[in-house]
Amino acid sequence: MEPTSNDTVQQFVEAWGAMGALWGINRSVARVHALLMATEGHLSLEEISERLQMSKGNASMSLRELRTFGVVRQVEVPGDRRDFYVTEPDVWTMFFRIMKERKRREFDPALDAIHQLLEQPSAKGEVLGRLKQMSDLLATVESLANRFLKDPASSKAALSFMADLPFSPKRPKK
Amino acid sequence: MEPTSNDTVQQFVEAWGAMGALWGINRSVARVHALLMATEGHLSLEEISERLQMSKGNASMSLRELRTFGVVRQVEVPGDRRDFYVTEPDVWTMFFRIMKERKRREFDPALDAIHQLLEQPSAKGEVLGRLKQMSDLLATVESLANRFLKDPASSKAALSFMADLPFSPKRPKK
DNA sequence: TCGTGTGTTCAGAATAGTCTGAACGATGGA
DNA sequence: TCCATCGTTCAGACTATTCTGAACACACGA
Repeated sequence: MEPTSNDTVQQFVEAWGAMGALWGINRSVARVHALLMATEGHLSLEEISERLQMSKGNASMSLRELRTFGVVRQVEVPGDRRDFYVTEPDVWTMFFRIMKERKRREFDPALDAIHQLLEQPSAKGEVLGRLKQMSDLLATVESLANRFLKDPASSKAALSFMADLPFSPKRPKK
Repeated sequence: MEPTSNDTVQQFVEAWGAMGALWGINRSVARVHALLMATEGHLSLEEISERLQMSKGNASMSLRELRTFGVVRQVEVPGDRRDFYVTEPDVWTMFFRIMKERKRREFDPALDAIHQLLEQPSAKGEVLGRLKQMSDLLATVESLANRFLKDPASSKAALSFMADLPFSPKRPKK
């Protein structure tokens, strides 16, 4: 089978790179990820750095980030000193792993800060009401996140199911 | 009723400011929003600028952003030339409005770019499979977003319901 | 042991994002 | 009309983030 055209790969790399901001990962990291996704086999650090026109240093750091997310892993080739990289093949799994890591890094600390604040007894009146509401909201988001991020396979099914329900689950009131 | 202590307001402003990054809104915008949330009545541009130690220019731009999100509105006071501002009082409504605007600004264009790419017939093999999966994933996210962002009131109920379901909806396979 | 090929680190350069403050336009009172 | 007050804009200052490339560490074969 002939390979995917370089041009398409190129475009995909840039599109995914731009989209990275949405998921909260930076452009270089997203571009490396895209290149690996668009590649059948494995790639070496040097090859990645060349194809994406970025320094080896940057490529190395980006790969480390991707391994931390758990969406890229290293493969050994016997008799070759270089490290090679492949992407996790399941897109949903990738998606959940990235979300999980982001939640840990960003959401959880922010949630702590707000909670701590809510324990102080100084808020009054309407302001207190808003803080309570916000605490509820954050608790709900947190609970949903924990539930869905726990198990990608069944979450995927649940989400797809919800997305495909016929419109709409509720008539407007009255 | 005595007012919420200034110290708590201060802390809340900073906590919310830091949290802004999570929702994709910048620090100044989030700080202005926080101050309005922590304030019973309305505030003038000048007062906001003073209390938050930021330039009137920045405060003005931040308020414009918040009005675009639909989470802050202007109130007129008869006989006063100044504009005053209040926040939308319902936290969930705020949350959905911000998400909706962000989706429009960031997700939709990215989605378009990927879709356009998928129409090109050049992708092959495993790579094609991944692109298909990704398209599915994005379509699901899009569909869920449309559904939930459409109607804050019932979505709030639905999300709270899901969050409170007893653990866990599914036994691990086998 | 030395030389070569490899990956990593990090100081500083480059870039991107944010904020200020002066200039300006608009409004209304005198 | 003129003046005072208020909100907005945006060029440029400032700050934060990202990226490069040189230095280094390590492993292997000769």
